[in-house]
Amino acid sequence: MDFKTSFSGIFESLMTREPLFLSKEVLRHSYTPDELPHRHNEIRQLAMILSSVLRNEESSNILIYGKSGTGKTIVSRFICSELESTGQKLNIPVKTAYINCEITDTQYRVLQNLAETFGERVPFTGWPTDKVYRTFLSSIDQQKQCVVIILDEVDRLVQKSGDDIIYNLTRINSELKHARVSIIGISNDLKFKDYLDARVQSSLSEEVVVFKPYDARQLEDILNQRAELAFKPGAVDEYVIPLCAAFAAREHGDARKALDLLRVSGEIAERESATRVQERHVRMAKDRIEADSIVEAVRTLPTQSKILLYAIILLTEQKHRNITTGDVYDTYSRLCKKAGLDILTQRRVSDLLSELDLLGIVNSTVVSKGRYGRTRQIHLMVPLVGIRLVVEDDIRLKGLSTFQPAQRRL
DNA sequence: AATCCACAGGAAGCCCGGGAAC
DNA sequence: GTTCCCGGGCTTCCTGTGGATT
Repeated sequence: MDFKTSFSGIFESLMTREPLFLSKEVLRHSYTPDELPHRHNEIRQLAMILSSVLRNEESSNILIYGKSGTGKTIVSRFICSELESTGQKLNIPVKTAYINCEITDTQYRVLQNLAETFGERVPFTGWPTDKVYRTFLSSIDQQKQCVVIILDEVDRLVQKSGDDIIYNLTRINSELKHARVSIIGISNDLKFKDYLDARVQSSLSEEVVVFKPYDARQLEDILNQRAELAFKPGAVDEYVIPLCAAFAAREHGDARKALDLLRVSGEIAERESATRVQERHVRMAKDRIEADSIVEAVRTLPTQSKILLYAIILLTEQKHRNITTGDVYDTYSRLCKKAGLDILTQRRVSDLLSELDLLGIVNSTVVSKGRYGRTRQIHLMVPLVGIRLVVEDDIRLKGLSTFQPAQRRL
């Protein structure tokens, strides 16, 4: 067979290849389906609490608990948009503001964000916090209206900036003449309440709604519902969805993971020009999602953390067992010198190490070696070779690949 | 039992860039 | 321009500690 016959019409074959997807959008996190399976009770519960808003009464503040991917965000947004539209019909102005506290994680920025949602212009820094608060307050108080504020991942906010902001927001009603404010706090952390001041605790959690993780069967229902819209009929093998559901159920019933898994499986199958999505595609997808998230986490690390990680990689390559903070700091400082970068203090490096730990890139446990002190033992938790390349790819670290760490101190 | 290592990790405060107001 | 505020990265200084060694 010559070249021409084997490749002629290659584009035609690619173009005529049947796509498996009808709409990939349906499988994304941002997509809100018309129907939220297995969350009817929670929706009813929230609706009951918030319905007082439509009777022009003050509504209780709500605290929502549940692990990631249990539908907290999607349900709250759904219920709020329902509330807004019903309010419109009844001629009762209802406004909702959604804030993701993982991104907006200081008191100033929460207030700034809120003020902007209500059409005020507030610089992202510069004003005294009090002024931003006043701006927001007068902005919503211009007319009689109900304002529902969703604070998603509120535990992050409290962890980082304390509970002042929540305290202020829960008390805001006493300063308002016309408008009313209710707060919905969403938290992944079940112990979150313990970090709050007692007064804040009681006012924020007047009502508590708990979202239980989905089990494998429920995840299957969710996936089936979406797959029907996302894929062509018959494009998905019988066992694909149960397998995605099973994998995700193992990770505390995370529906987002399940959807990702299904979407990536489909993408892999499509790229392979397979006629249907099969079980093996799911397994490949699982591996790929895991690998991608690690690479992404490492790639977006700040330079100092990359050098630090590089030090750990080098020490691991030299098969040092029981790498300690001291070893890492030693190698790290010499790497910095070679790369011409500032050397941070050990205290700071210790914090960066904790961050790497939090990201799951390394695992560190504090051990006591008796007379020889207390330190962390650090293990790399990611595949050495692949990650080394990702770190070396950082332009500022070029030229460090020939670096030899010192022999182990005794 | 006392000592003491090698850090962990909290607290406070510095410095910087970004921005507003005067 | 000066003076104020905010947030984030960082340093300085500090107290705390599990257990092998003395």
